[in-house]
Amino acid sequence: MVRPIKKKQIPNLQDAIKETAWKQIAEFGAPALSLRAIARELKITAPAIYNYFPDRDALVTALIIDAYTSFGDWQIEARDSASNNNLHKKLEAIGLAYRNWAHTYPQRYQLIFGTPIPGYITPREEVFPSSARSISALFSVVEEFHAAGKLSIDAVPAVSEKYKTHYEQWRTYLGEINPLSVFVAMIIWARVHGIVSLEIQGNLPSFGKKGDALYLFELHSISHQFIKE
Amino acid sequence: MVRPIKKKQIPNLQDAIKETAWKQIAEFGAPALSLRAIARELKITAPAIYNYFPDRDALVTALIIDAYTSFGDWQIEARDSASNNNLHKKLEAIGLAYRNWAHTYPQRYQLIFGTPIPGYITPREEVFPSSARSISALFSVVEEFHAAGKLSIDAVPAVSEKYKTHYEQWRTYLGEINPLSVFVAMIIWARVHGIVSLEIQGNLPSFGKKGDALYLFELHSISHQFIKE
DNA sequence: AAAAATAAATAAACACCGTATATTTACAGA
DNA sequence: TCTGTAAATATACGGTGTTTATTTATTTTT
Repeated sequence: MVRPIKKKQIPNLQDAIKETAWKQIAEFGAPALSLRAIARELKITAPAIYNYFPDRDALVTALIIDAYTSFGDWQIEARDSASNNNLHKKLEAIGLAYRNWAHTYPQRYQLIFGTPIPGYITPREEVFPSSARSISALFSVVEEFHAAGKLSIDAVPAVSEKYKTHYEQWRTYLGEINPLSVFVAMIIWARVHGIVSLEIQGNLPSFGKKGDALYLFELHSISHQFIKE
Repeated sequence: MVRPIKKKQIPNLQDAIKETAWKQIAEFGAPALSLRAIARELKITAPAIYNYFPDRDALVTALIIDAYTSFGDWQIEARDSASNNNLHKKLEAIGLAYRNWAHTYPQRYQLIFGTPIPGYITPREEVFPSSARSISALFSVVEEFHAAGKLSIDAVPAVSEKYKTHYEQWRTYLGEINPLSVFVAMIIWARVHGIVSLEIQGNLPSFGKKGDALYLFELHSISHQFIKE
């Protein structure tokens, strides 16, 4: 069984393809992603890419996973940079990091939460680990609030079967989480996502001096509504 | 100046093109929109479409305006179907109509709030009238609450210059609106949009028996936070 | 060292796409 | 009937993702 290891004209061509893809996405937007354009820039032929990604969608999936990983890094770093004693600070840091990441990498945000690639359908299972990791920071902080008995709500609407599947998936990646925490975390996520996605899309004008007054108002609303004290 | 009126093989070809486009969007998704496929189905040649739409983007814009109009119809009908004496019912009806419309026409929702067409950039000014009309129902009800002295919040963060432009645009289409009402309406919009967009995208599992428990919770949160009594 | 094996790149082609240009067709008004 | 013009077609160009066959290069085996 002969199996040579490596001999590439460009070392780490797989990474080079992804880097070039990101460069073009940043410059021309995600929908303009083109295998031929990537090949042109790397001075290879388009079919050569197929040695590293079975098709265009596989490349997009790899990019999405990278984007989730970058997003998760920001989230986790935000959580861990705030003092362990101050859960409110952690929650706020996570909320701000969410918006900051989106405004720093709008194309990556669109790649994850928009549907900018024609015909592409996200393979949920493949993306799930990086996706789950990215929201684990929020989940863990809410769970800490819950463990400390500081969540203000105590009733969760009856969950549907469809939801239970998601919940079980999350548990395998995020560990034990109380359904109540999940419910609260999902609401927080949805609120934060609502503003940011409207902003990124251009439907919502920047608000307030620093353009984030509405967002800060919502972060405060979240704390006030869901957390005691 | 000779200017004949009409002689088309297909009467109302312009409308037929749009109808076929919607049919294909519903079946294969918005990103799969193809002028040639539309022409094929209508048994005309692709360039014939250019007699009715200068390019593909113009067709997409027309579709988006139609989607906004349909969306606005639902919103306005929801507002007007509730008793004039009951503002809370009106607000709830608008909120439910928002989600119902999105779940009835997920492709139209994505066409408006996603970026599913490669390379397409929404011409805001052109779309604005239908867009403004679609949120006018929410704005008017919030303004009625405000006029009745029933808004719970009374401070609006200082608005940025960028926002003022939007605000002036809105005023020309929606009439006199108090900045406070605008602020509250935008928060409501963002919250509702946050959940629905995550649902439509598949990021959020259906929640509760009828799959809308989380949504109903948020509608209740909105009333509770922003409206007196 | 020569030969065999195999991975990686290329070359060429296919079926799409949006769109521009030139041409034909069909009909309204003079 | 002739003419002007709008609408449709025919054709072509450059772009796309992808498949197939072929060449190139390197590694392992003989």
